[in-house]
Amino acid sequence: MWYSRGVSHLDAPTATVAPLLRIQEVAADVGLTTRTIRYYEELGLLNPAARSEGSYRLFDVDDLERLRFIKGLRDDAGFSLTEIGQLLEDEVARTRIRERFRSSADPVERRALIEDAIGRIDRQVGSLRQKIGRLEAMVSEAEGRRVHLETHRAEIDAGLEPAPHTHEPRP
Amino acid sequence: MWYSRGVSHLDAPTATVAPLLRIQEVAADVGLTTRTIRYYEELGLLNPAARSEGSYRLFDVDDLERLRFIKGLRDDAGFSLTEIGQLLEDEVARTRIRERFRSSADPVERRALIEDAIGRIDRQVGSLRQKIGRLEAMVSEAEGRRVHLETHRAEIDAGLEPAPHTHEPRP
DNA sequence: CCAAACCATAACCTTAACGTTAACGGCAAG
DNA sequence: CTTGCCGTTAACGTTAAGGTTATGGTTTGG
Repeated sequence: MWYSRGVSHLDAPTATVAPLLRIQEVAADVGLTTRTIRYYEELGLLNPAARSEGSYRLFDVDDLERLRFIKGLRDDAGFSLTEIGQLLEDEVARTRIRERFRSSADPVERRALIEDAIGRIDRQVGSLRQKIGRLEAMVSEAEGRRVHLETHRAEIDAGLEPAPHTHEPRP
Repeated sequence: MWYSRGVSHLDAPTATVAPLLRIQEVAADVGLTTRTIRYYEELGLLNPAARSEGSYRLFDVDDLERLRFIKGLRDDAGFSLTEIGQLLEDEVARTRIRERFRSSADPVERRALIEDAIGRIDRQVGSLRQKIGRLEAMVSEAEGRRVHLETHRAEIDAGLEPAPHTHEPRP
């Protein structure tokens, strides 16, 4: 259980309220700049959980998760922010679904919501796997070249050991 | 008269001379625009095999291979052109090595060149595998969520018992 | 020889993804 | 209250990765 991570200082008494972070703490925590976070909001990749009295952005745990997700897609997978937007539509919908899920008592509906969420995850995974597949193709192509070179090396070694200092006649 | 990369006299006895392509054919073949190809040259990602009398760029088979390699890295792997430049330095060296290799008769030197080439390939593969690893981490994280949802679904399917599940631990 | 198609360089334009700066408000401490 | 830091919006700057002319040479079929 890891939900009290990050915020420790100014908000002890009101216990049940989820800790809302301001943009700098979020930036430091997630590893993005404040500008980047605002930019992502501008692009519609997220909308912060709330605004303070003075219209400060306030982020909750889901926001952090979403930002990490975006960063992962951007850095690790090399997706464009537009592509990420596609994947996030699924992610956003998933979050909304989760809320509906909590407020629903009908097992049939709950089951349908879960079914939907699984579908969205599967699409994300499919997209990632596709990328992995292309990378693996490149790896195996490179390894093919490697094998070729190893063969060459073996040939040379075979001719090298018996007569190291003689000129090699063509095979 | 055009200057060109060395066509090795050791290559093939009665060689059908490799056809040198002009930029448009290359572009159509590889799937890039002429502008992009010139831009890559400008960045130092390749230098065409030769120039014609009227200074037309002329590309050989190695150039095409390189361009496909670049495109693969860019599209499939999402590397930046700068990162690709790093990987290509190895690739460039490999090509140069191959030329020296052809014009060398000394088995010891040939062996060393092959050894070197293998090392370069291994670094490329390492870089790709690193990326694959990060993508796979994302996949398995997503699949973890999937499993969680499946568990929920199974609980629902196992009867309409409203056990008060207060909060989802790991969305 | 000549026109059509191709190529070269150079310069400027565009889009994505931010960085930077300006001008201003909120708020806790001294 | 004012100092200092954090926040806001708005606007302009920058870099990467090309697209788009403009101007002029090259190649090649007729």
